[in-house]
Amino acid sequence: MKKQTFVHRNLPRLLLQAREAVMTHTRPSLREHGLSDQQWRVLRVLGENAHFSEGVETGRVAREAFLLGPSLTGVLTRMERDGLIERRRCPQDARRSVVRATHLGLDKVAKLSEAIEAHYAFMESELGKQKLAQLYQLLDAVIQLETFNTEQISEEMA
Amino acid sequence: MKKQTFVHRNLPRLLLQAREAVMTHTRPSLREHGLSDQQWRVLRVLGENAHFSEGVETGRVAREAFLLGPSLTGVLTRMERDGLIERRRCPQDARRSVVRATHLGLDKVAKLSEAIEAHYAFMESELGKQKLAQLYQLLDAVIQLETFNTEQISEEMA
DNA sequence: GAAATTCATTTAACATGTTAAATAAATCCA
DNA sequence: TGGATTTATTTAACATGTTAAATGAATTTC
Repeated sequence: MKKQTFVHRNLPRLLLQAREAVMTHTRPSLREHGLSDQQWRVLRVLGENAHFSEGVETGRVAREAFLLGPSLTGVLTRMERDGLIERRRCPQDARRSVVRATHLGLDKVAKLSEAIEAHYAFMESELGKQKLAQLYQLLDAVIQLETFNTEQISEEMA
Repeated sequence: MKKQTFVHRNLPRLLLQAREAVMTHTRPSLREHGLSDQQWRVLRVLGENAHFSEGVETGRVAREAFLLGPSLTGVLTRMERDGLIERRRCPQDARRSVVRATHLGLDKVAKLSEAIEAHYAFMESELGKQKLAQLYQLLDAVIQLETFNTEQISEEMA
């Protein structure tokens, strides 16, 4: 029986590193358009939910852009200042507020989506379509595993 | 020919999500010991390099803990305030500074390492050793791919 | 139907991320 | 040797992350 402490690879660090590596490619394009990582995430969500002509609820934006409420507040304030989005109170429920991308914002989504697509094409060609799919699958499994377990813990505490 | 825009999975977001999912498990243990994510990363690096009895150069800490210089400055200041580490100027090269974990710091490393190990064991049992190894491999591939390509770009600009 | 409760978002306080500029020490080099 | 250059870290300014508390608006409950 071999004693094997620290045979594993520090998964959180590896995930962080991988994310940074990928972003290293797309970030310059974002910056050319004057966008932070988070602003791009918000714009992308707004682009994906453009069928909500009234605007998207900020709660939904937070969830899909993977931002916490308080962070989102600041991000949206600056995006409004920069003319990327517009905010309104939700008429049906005045607690909520809804967001819409301006022409400027939607224009940036369109242009940047191309660059992002090109990057995915690059990754597919270099890494292979299967490996990329495999990676997605494994990441999903990790997320499911941990998330599911956490919910159980929450229920235990309730 | 099917038009397939956005067939991919938003890799950066997925990596971020996976990282959060994993940290959701370990974070409570860190907080019990009054540590932030970053402070734990620093302590872990100091633990791994404990053979440098003089202390570890902050440059090395930054690299291995995946922190930028300016962030590290603040983190170390607060860790020193909290009695987790000690800092000294490097005698050989007064530009550098070296860091060492205190007894308190090393104690936390030892205790938390156990919890982390247990979590890896959990992941291995749930996900399978092979899948975990496969994930490491794929993440390495992504990192290599992107990092290598970036370096080439830098060389082109030089 | 008004007080209590719940829900969505914001404010506040502090830690960290990020870029550029400043500092300060070592090295280069004429 | 001494000024120019390089290297390591810090400071500064602003954006974001994180938790708890506050605000303000629906909903529930009696």
